[in-house]
Amino acid sequence: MTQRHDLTKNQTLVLNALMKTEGPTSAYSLLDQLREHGFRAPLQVYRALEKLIELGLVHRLESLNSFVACAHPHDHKHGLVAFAICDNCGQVDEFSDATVEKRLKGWAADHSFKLSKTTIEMRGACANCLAA
Amino acid sequence: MTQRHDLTKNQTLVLNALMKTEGPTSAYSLLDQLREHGFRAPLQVYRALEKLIELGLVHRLESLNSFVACAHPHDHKHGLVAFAICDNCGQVDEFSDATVEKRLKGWAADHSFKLSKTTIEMRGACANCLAA
DNA sequence: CCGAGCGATGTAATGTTATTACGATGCCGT
DNA sequence: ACGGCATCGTAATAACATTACATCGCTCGG
Repeated sequence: MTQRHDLTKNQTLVLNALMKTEGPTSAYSLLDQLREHGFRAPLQVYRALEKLIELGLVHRLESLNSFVACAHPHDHKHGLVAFAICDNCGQVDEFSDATVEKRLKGWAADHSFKLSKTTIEMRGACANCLAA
Repeated sequence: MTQRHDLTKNQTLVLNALMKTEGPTSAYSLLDQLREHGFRAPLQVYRALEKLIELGLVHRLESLNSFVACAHPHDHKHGLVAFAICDNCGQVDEFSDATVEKRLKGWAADHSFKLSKTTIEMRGACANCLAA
């Protein structure tokens, strides 16, 4: 169960399901997995996800409409996060790049754009899949 | 009508609707706008969008599930494109950054990741909205 | 103790976005 | 004329997300 202080029962269930799956998971897939734990409606999943994302424990992959557990949940720092998503096997690689972050923040500053959230997602084929 | 050679009637209608709107537009909103021109089903819109995106005339905004006409349709070069999206007024600013592109391509090369598409979207508040 | 306030929860209904399946049409080269 | 191929039309359905409203349980001031 790996209960975490601060997290409610539903949040814990969703987070554990995400960590178990090791890959992008849709809200409805989470719902199905959690039916045996009493989940009945999409909203239960979405509410938990919302909090988890707020806490930085989960990321949303916009280009897939799905979710992954954060790979570095203990870094409170990771300002900007980028993802490399394999279209073949679904594997997701999460990483940060200070230069990219600086450039994008620079653009925002130059244009008086007040940045609230940044999404960077690369789609393609991972090394493993290319080898095969 | 601004007919473009190569484009079919439906593609032209969708592209013109997108250019007229000057802002992100959802597929279903396009469908509604085009009903008077004979559109009946979502697929007509999605099919046209698919081609237009392929041709680089339209971009999809993943974080909004919507679409915009490309700001630089004549540059055949724009390898990587980034967007700044104002959450308040919906304005979208499209730009490119060679450094960011180089860094992301570098990461991909280092990890033997074969890149097919990259999404960069910044959400926040634009200068105009901040001033008001 | 009691009740107001508040966050988390449960449930249903609905709204929005995207795809699958199948058939018909139009155009082009032989 | 005919085959091949891209486009198009239509219906149905799947997948993703939100709104609305009622309830529960806890804490804090009175």
